[in-house]
Amino acid sequence: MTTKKPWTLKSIAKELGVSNATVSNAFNRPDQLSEKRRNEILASCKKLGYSGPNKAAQSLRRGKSDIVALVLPDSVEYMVSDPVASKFMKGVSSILERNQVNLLLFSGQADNLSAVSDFVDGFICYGSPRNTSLIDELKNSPKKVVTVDFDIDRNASVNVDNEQAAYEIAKKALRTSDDKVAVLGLRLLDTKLTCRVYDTPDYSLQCSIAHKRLNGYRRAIAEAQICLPSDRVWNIPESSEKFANIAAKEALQSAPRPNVLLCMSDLIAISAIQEANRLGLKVPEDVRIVGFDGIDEARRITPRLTTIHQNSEEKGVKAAQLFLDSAKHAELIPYTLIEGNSC
Amino acid sequence: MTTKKPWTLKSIAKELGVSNATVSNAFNRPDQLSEKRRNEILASCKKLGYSGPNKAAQSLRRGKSDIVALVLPDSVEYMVSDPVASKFMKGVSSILERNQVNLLLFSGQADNLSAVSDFVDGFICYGSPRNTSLIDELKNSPKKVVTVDFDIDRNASVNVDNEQAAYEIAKKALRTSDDKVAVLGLRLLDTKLTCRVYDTPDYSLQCSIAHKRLNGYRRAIAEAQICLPSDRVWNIPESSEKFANIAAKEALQSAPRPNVLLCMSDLIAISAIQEANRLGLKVPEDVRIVGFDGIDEARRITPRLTTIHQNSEEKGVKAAQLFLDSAKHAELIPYTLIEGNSC
DNA sequence: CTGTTAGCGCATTCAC
DNA sequence: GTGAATGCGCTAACAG
Repeated sequence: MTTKKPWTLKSIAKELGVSNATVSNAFNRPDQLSEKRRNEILASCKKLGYSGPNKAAQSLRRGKSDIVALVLPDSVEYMVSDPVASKFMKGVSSILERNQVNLLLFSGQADNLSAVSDFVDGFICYGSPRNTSLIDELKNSPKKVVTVDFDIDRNASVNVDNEQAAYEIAKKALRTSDDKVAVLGLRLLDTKLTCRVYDTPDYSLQCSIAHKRLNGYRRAIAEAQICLPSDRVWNIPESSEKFANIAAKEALQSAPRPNVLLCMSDLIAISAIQEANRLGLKVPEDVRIVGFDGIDEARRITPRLTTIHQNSEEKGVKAAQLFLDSAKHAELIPYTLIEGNSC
Repeated sequence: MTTKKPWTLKSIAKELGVSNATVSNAFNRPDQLSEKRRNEILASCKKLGYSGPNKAAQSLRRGKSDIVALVLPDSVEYMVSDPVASKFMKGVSSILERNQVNLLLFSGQADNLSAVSDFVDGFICYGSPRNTSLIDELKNSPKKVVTVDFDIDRNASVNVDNEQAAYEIAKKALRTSDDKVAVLGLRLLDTKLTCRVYDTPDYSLQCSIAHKRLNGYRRAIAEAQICLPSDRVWNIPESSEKFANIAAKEALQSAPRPNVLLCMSDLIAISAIQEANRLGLKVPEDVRIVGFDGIDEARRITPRLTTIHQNSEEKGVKAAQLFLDSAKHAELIPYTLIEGNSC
């Protein structure tokens, strides 16, 4: 093997004794030269180990990189192991890969988009980023933007009707006006703590999906003529056993003990079921528990979880399609009520 | 809002009435100008909406982008929802994010690396990519490369002793020489089919982790003076319920019925437990089942799975550190035997 | 501290 | 088909 400093368009053109414009055309514009000539050049390049024009330079010149940034609501570290976000990424990447577009994961906690914005063709933003100043950057970005689970003026978006879905699952869980209800909420407050929400208003999150779900629950609860005291709503900072266990235990040990637990994620609901078992409570006899999301594990657990399947993968597919189509409209994705036997 | 065509270093310098070198220095080399001057310039830039030098141009010039490509063994679509790969990505991204380095996901099925290689500072390659020609590209790449779960000459790598781990878990599962063993293997063959392996040699995969695990199983089986007939090893093409159910059912319905199932992933083992239950078999009384990987769900299921925890997150952390340190050596990560009650 | 210059590797235009 | 020229936006080196 010879030690080769990488070929450039110019150096390879000289080596082949042709114009650099011709090499460029051979790779980029087949119609600008004869089939035969093109194949000769391409073959020679391959033989010499020149794999085509430098993509970074190409992107600088053309203003297009075939890379899209997926802006996650939280750190990549956290999001990548969240089953719901994973399904979303699965959907996104299935479409992108098919179109030879690459995916860059970007943290919603980053200071600003500038670290990557010059490298990518645009952004798919999955949920409102924790660092809200990113939202303004997205609003002002000259690049393509698709938002998911929230909206930015005049941009393409994909949403699910969280309020209505929450209403339906709550409706399913509630039976009589004697039911004692507790809500295990996900990210109702902007804190890393597991705690009760009370009436704490958190205006910055008012339109978050968590609050939409809470509104849905409240509507069903009101219709059932049940009262939801303000000390019966918990905030869980992230969808994981660790935090959910604490809230579930607190809720199940409070008096009067709730017999209905409305959980804002399946992972929370699964933790709650386990906590109930540890406390000697039977699900659904002693306490009915419903989830939200419809992750795979919800089908595998005993009892099977009653939940809302929100089809995250389809959301990802749609978001990627809107992106590639440079669409500007909003899409609504349907959800499904999954009847398990946890309620 | 005024419609602004994006500022460039040059245009902003002219606007501010200073040299473009000064603007560049203000952003990149604080020592080249007074604190005061620097702050003035930075403030003016911010006010005018110039967020700093274009990163794409910067990277072209400097040959550094602060982006690293994570080359996955299979399609991004598949890998992103695999719990083991997810943990690995979690580890990688935790380190990268801390160092302001961004992560690009790249498919092991892609034709070549050239779509991204000019954009990134190097590659972390998680497992041997399905398209093996990528391995040659990695070998010849002038960029940094860290491999995980396999090796490339003279490059940094992170590995787990799969053979020994498999030996230990098998040892745990086997009791007497009367035990009837079956192996539910993951990707022992290069096919998309669930089928028995028999003696089919697949030389290209001979050194894959699946075969290392199989060797470990075999060693324990031999030591226990048990025979493993060639029709008792199954190939499962990917770690999912869908394929695992088929193999588990086939294995559990074969005669003589196995009373020990050695599964090469936890997802396979979990599927096997469920299949056993469906067939009216008790775990571990009628059939002992062990997994591999140590995913979270393995702790949540009933019975708790006995498995090898291979600490994928730590693998990711190490891989990212080796990458950032431009290391050239190989690391071995320890594993842990998790005692559940499925065996 | 400033201004200038020469590339980084390429695509595009234009005359030939 | 060619070759030269221009610029994408920036950095680094150097003289002032």
